[in-house]
Amino acid sequence: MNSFGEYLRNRREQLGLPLRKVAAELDIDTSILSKIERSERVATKEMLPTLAKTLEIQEKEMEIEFIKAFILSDLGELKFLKSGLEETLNTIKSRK
Amino acid sequence: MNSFGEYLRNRREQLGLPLRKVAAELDIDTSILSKIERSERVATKEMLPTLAKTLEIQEKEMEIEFIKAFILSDLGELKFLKSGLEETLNTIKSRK
DNA sequence: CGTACTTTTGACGAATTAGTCCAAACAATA
DNA sequence: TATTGTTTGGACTAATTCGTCAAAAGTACG
Repeated sequence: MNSFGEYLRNRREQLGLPLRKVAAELDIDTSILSKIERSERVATKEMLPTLAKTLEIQEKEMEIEFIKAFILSDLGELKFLKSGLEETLNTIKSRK
Repeated sequence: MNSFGEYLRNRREQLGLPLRKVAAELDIDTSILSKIERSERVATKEMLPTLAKTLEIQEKEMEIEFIKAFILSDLGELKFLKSGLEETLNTIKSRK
């Protein structure tokens, strides 16, 4: 199970960026970003645009990864998650 | 936008149950349930089985309502929520 | 090895959130 | 309107989460 933190770390290391740089862009302490990458803390959705820019990832892909991790970590053990997601999609679509 | 709290309240009133009864089943204070129904507090997923039983709703339907409310309230404003949910569904399906 | 840089750890206080308790407000009805 | 039961609000405490900071640990390289 890949976490959002691992995803961030992989990409950051691909680019050879230090935590310090990315954390500065996010305006948070280096230690917090370190913890986020190791899943000791959670990223907020407000961080996504900056993360996308800094790590040179499409905002869409970044959001998708975030959403996946968020849902699976909070709701992953529910019995009817699949149905719940399908229903949520229906709701979204029908009120576009 | 219907909240999970409204959903619970509607059903409870349909059955003519007082907060006191349902709260007792959940082993929480009446005032907390009142707040949950008015969206001042949030229900936890641990409450779902008891809520389903007490309010005589299929656990599946209860979970689905919970999931919808949870996702929409936390992630509702994201630009690519739809894609995120689709991707999450794919992930779930592919590792069944 | 020594130096400089990066990352991790943990102590600490601040802020947020959850729960208890009880009194006040509200509702229904005799 | 009195009485009884229901619901809400707010004060208070407890628990959880969040961020800062600095020291320790790890890494690379002269």
